[in-house]
Amino acid sequence: MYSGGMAPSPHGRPRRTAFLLSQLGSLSASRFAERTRELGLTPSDAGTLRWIGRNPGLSQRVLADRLGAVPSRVVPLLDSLETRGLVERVRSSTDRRNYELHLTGAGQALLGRLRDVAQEHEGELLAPLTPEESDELARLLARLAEGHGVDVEAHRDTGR
Amino acid sequence: MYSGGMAPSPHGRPRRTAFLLSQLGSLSASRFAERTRELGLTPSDAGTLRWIGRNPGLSQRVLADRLGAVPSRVVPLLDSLETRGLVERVRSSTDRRNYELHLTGAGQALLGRLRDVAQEHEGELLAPLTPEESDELARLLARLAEGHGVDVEAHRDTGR
DNA sequence: TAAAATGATTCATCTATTGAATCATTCTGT
DNA sequence: ACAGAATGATTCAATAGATGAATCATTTTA
Repeated sequence: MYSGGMAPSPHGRPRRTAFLLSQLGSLSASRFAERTRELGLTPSDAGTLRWIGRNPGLSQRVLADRLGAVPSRVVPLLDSLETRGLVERVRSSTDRRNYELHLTGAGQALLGRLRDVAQEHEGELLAPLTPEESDELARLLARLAEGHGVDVEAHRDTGR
Repeated sequence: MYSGGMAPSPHGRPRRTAFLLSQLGSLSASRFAERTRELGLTPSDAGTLRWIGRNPGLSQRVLADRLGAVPSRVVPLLDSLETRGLVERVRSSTDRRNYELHLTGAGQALLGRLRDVAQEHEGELLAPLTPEESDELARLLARLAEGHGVDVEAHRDTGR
């Protein structure tokens, strides 16, 4: 007898949508990593640039929260970006414990290219679907994300 | 002017379906990892049990290919499973270089529980969707997987 | 003003993974 | 049949990545 779990699909075979989602998510992440590598960025670099670009002046503590990382993790991350002249750490004048993070001009330029690359990546990934199917997929995934409390804006690192 | 990449959605905002897919894939993988941990298994353990269960007698070399791992990686993996009495390595009589991998009785029993757990996981993940939406999502993801040459049967490890 | 809390940093540790080198066995070509 | 190449499994050292505890400066609380 069949014990517990979800009902199998109408065709009798158990569904493996969760597995497919993992696989495709992993595929999407690694393809994106290839793209960012061509810009000299790791996915973490890319997520960091995006967050700072969208929220100039945020602190490392807040950035760590947003990235789902531990504060000690963002230190070498920002060190690297700062060395490359993409990010600036400026001491907050109101609370000299924390930094206010900003993109340099080069950082903003690179973020622009990063956005283009992200759109290309999206196009490539969804190429097997018709535009209508892509829309439907976007809708379903958004619903899933909402249902599970996934922050759609959070560029949490998804591994490689 | 807008340079390159995919057209934004009809609503003007750029689509971020690829990101959502990464995030949800990561969510699915880590939730599944929680479930398998309750069975005392890592996701790699689980994938290994599944492969051996489906293809009894396969060699470590082939298993490594299927898992997308390097041969030296599967050695400690199998050591662990063998120590726990879930898997057996028996020397092939036709080619004494390689082992034929089999599940023990305990391994088969655990694989059964693993399948139940996977179905529960699936149900939990798709809970925010109606059955019709789940079907549609399964269809779209399968199409995507096919379009990108993702082996639907390959339990390639998707990180944590 | 003393003590607790906070942001950033350092550092030692841990885990996972990888590639090269090794060993036994089998295959290939002569 | 034999020498050498190839193959499966294993060991081991090196690498990379992330993590948590301890530290320092600064700010907040009482």
